[in-house]
Amino acid sequence: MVTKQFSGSPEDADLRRADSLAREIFSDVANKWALLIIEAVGERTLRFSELRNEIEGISHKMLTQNLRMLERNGLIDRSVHPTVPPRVEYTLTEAGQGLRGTVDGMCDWTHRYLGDIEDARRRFGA
Amino acid sequence: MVTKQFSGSPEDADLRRADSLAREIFSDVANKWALLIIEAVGERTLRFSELRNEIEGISHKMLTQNLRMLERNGLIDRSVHPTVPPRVEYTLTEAGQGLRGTVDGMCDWTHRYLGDIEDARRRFGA
DNA sequence: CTGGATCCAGCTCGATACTG
DNA sequence: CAGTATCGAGCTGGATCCAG
Repeated sequence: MVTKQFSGSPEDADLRRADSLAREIFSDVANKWALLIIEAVGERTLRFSELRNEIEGISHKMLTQNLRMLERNGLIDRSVHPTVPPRVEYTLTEAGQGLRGTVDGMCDWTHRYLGDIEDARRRFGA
Repeated sequence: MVTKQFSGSPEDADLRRADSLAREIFSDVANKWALLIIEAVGERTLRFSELRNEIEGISHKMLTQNLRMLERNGLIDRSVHPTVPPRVEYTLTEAGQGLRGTVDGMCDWTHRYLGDIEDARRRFGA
């Protein structure tokens, strides 16, 4: 994924910076809840409570936490309607849509190899 | 990603089973170290110690733990050469190669949107 | 309705030591 | 070299309460 060796030369400084940023983003994004949120939003516009219902097993805390993280990284847009009660809607940004493509790929993969994986587990158990 | 509502009918029983298995696999695989391992192996054949060097920051424990998990799910093959000292080699299975495609996609995505993400973070900070 | 903050039980992970 | 086991500090995440 990344270059691992740098010289000490000054022109490598920004390479190192970009590299560590890439790692950081990868670590943020490569986690179950973040990916499930991306997948759940898809091309829709969803409210906080809708997301909560959509994503089985996610807690209030994990949802807000990951939404903040995704917003901070510019993967989702958050729009607040100053009504009462408040209405907050989430959509994917262009970057978010880009990631969604690969998450969809992961979901497809999961279902395509479900049988193989079941078999592998049986063999492993033995 | 998954169906969320089932009737109580018996023919839904295996749907529920497949569904919960899919979730479980997704949770196993959608984590930083597992994905970095898949990416690191690629189409090569690597030894334990090579993987350890290849993947920056992974501990001995996390590597073995994730390798076992990936082996159990049939994503990697583990071949032991009964020499002394022992030589153990890891390669991706077909299922593993399939997943690697999507992981590559994630890495590409990371680099493509690096700039956007940096900008988003600056805006978010303000 | 959304979401921030706090508490704390339980799990994660790194370090270390030990085996074949 | 590869792998297992153990221990403990520290983080995670669920529950709960409060606020706008």
